[in-house]
Amino acid sequence: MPDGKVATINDIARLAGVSKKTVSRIINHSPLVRPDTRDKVELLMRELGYVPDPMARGLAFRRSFLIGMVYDNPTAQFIVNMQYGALDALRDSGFELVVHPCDSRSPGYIDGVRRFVQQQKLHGVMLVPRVSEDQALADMLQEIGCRYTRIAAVALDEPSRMVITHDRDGAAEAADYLQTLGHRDIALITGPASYRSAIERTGGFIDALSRRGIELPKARIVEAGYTFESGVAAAEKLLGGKRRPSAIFCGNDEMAAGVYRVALRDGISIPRELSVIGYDDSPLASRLWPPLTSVRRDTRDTGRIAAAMLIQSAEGAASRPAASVRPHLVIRDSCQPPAS
Amino acid sequence: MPDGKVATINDIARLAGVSKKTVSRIINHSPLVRPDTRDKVELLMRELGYVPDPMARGLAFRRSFLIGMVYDNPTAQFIVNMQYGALDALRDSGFELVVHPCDSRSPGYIDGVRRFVQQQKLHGVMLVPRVSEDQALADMLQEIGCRYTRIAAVALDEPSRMVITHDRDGAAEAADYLQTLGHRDIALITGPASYRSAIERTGGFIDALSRRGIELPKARIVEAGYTFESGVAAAEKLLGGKRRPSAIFCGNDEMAAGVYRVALRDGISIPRELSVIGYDDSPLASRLWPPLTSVRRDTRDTGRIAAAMLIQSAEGAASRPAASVRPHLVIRDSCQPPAS
DNA sequence: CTGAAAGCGCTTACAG
DNA sequence: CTGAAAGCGCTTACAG
Repeated sequence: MPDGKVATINDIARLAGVSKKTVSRIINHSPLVRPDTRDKVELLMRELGYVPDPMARGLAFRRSFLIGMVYDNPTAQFIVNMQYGALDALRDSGFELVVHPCDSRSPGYIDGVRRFVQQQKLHGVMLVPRVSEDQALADMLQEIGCRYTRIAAVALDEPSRMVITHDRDGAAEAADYLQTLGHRDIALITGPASYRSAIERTGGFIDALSRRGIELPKARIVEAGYTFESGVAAAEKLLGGKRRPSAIFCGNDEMAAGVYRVALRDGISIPRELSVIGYDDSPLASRLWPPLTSVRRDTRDTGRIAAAMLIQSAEGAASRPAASVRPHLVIRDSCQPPAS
Repeated sequence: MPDGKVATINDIARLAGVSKKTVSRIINHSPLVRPDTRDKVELLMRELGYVPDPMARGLAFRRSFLIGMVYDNPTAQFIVNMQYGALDALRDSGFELVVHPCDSRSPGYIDGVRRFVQQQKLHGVMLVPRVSEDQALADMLQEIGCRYTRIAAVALDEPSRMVITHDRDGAAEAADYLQTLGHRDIALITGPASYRSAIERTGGFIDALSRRGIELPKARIVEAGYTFESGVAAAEKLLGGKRRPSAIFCGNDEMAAGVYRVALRDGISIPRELSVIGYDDSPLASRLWPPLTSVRRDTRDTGRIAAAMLIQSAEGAASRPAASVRPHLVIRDSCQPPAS
């Protein structure tokens, strides 16, 4: 284009000698265009560096080219990885990622998401734990006709909308590993029972131990808040008694760091006197000493899949099966067989 | 509005008995509206829950209501805090935040940002360290007429575009503190000299010590990469010799965690035998044991200011002085007077 | 397979 | 202080 001006659909149509409707068909990948017409126009678009204006398209479509990511308050690393993953899927798609953190305990938060979605006419939203677990949120989105994907430990919705992280399996792998090492007196620090991830990790861990003949007594299970501080408090409870467990599985790495803190302070050697496993495989896991064995979840991949589902053509999307991301145990140096 | 339909400017104009141009003037806060007309229309807008369509406005304005955040690869917590801050400023403004991580070492990254800005017709972009330090990026934005703000340790651009974090002062405060505690043999682990923040922190630390009569020998200064691993390597160099420094100041917390790792492994007690200070006051600082004394920077506030500058009315904006965010030392338990 | 007309919901430029 | 006309850059609905 001459001077700083950027090409529009009218320029392309005029220079190609076709109507703008034909150019529009090509932009939207309509099959109703003769191949040679398509080639001619596409060549011209490349030459002029033409890219359709998302606002003009959005206005006509009554829907923007924005994907929203809605989340409450997971760890920073989790959010960032999820964002990277979503951006992996959106790259060169013409879609952009708009972030929307919120406080799911505040009463007006669902209305806040509704305004966000409606005012921006979002193309779709990714629901990240734990807002992904809120059925009222999903119902609202359904009601206003906004497409969404939910990332959660189990299927909470139609398969085509789910990315399932199978936390149960990750926790079970941790249980199997501890049992294999020979641990029998094992403890568990769980996340809040209001989190589905906590329920699944807890259930998966307990069931897997049970399958291997180990029953976890109630006293060996402490509910905490997924935070470092709550991990410290839980560890004090578990390690303060006269008979200490030989291993602790924590619902996330933050709480495992709390266990480390107490162990270090009280002179309990990890892993010699106490084995510890976390969940998330966050950067923290390798900053701790000894490096923490932890269940890794591929958050970036999870985000990529959730975003990709949103921008895929709608055809057959409704019947698509749920997507899955599998956790797996990353073994480092925080576990060993119990002292005999 | 009847059924699910949402009100438009035409509905408001018709129901208020004015032209849509008058409604438009009210939306855009034009003073050229009679107060009673304004009141009448604004009441109606509230009643109908009318919000102007950002895509329609954007199309007419030839500029979207999106603010871009461009960053390379700082820590997750830094990115997330910056995002929270930006969203603080954008809340209820009608603007949304679009994130754009990139790799400043890849050759095409400036073109990538250009496409991002031009295709979305961004209203403005926030440049976060270290891409904020790249003059070629800023030049490109200037050339295409995109407004931007740069967050950096020192003024790199016109004041109206700068949020200055004064890293020099934060490092100086760390130096003063160590000197006051009585340390004389002090070491420094710096970030990469290609980062302005590293240069400023290093310079600020050295100069402040010098002002207090302590000269840092070359051997006590080790350049590292702002990463945990590089911090480990630097600490090994500094702590491996036969005369150890009594205190180490690290250019960020990640590297300080590396020092902790080496100290723990080699049986060097912090703070009894070695005092350590970090920079960032990240969550890691309080996860470490003993809790790390660190220079705090209010990243959320920084992000808030940088975003606010972008959406402020353009009037007088060009002559606005640079914004400043001040670091300060947060004292925890990782320092004490040197063993005599 | 292709196109002319109307419209998406706003603003600009002009007139009064 | 207010408004009618034209336009931003696309798509939809209809016609052929």
